[in-house]
Amino acid sequence: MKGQDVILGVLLEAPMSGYDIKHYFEKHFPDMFVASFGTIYPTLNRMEKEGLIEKEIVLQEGKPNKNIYHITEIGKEAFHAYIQSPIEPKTIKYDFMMRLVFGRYVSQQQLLEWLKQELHQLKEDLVKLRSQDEDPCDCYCDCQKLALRFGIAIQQAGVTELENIIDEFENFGQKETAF
Amino acid sequence: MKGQDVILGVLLEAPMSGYDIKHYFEKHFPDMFVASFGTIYPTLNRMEKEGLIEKEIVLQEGKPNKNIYHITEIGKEAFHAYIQSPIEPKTIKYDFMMRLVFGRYVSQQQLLEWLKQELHQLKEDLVKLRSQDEDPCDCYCDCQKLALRFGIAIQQAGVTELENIIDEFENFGQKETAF
DNA sequence: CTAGCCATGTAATCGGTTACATGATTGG
DNA sequence: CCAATCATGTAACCGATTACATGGCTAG
Repeated sequence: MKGQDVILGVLLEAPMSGYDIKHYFEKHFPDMFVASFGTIYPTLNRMEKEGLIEKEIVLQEGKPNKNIYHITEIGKEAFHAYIQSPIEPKTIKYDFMMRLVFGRYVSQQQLLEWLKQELHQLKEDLVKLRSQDEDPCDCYCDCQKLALRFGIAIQQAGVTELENIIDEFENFGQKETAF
Repeated sequence: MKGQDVILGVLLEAPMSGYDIKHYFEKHFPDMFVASFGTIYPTLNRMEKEGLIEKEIVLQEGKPNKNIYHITEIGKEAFHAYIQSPIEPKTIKYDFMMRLVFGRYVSQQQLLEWLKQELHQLKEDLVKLRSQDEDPCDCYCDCQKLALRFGIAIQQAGVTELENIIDEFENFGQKETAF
């Protein structure tokens, strides 16, 4: 699964600009895929050259012009190839968890700070997912609801466990650690 | 958090070869960081040139020689710089969840297969984490136990939710989908 | 006998990030 | 007035992956 595949997937739903695509990503699958403009624009340009998508320039008043991209037949075939390919194993880079593993090299204060910081982040993400889940505007298909539900379950578990950990931390052990 | 940081972290614990490092990664933090030999060996060579680590060649009988790497003072400083830097946001690439989102473009059979496949994978990972948790051989520090506990909680939530989803899937809805 | 483990490495490539550049409009 | 939003792009770089090459030992 690379940028191209996800872009094709969202363009299959509706024609969009690079700017729109990024916001779509952030709103609909923040916990599955991340892409910056630096990825999206060059990818779109390459895809256009390869004939996977077509550009339509939309002039706007008071705003910069938009490049709205439409998926082509070739693009649909490429998406199809992706969706039929074997699922790639998930890859995670979870710095917070790594810090926990190396936690003995920092102070208890630092560790507690990290825990609270991560809890805050997880809660924030959870709120986003939940609000998305309840939003009737976006008419998600059943599958998207499934994805959302799965994501929420995982996120919720993380929040709960972190809360427990922080609780124990504040009530018990203040053992020494050193670098 | 890049390969180098994690390598330094494990070398701080014990001198190791590239081969060992990979296995250490897989055993101790499968759900936090992934690295292939193609990443590890070039990284180790670069790190040696930069003086972060030192190579000790260990001759073995009946097996190829090992390059055991030791962390240097410069390496320790580099690790320290990492551990003091702000925590990087986690990045995930979760193809399975993406497939769920695009689930409407495949058959119900395909979707169900994907769900079962992922459940199988999650369960397998969970067993690994649990066995690691119970293993008294590895004397983990409290922090590592925390990381493990956190990982297990998340993994467990995923398994439970997937089981529910599959259950509903098999008992209800067989609506039509098309590409 | 053959598959798998042990063990290391390199060259080519890829996918993505960072930092920069541009520039108008709107809201506080 | 400043920050944010809208909107696109490029050049340099980086970290990592893939595919290949080597080769002996061990267990089924």
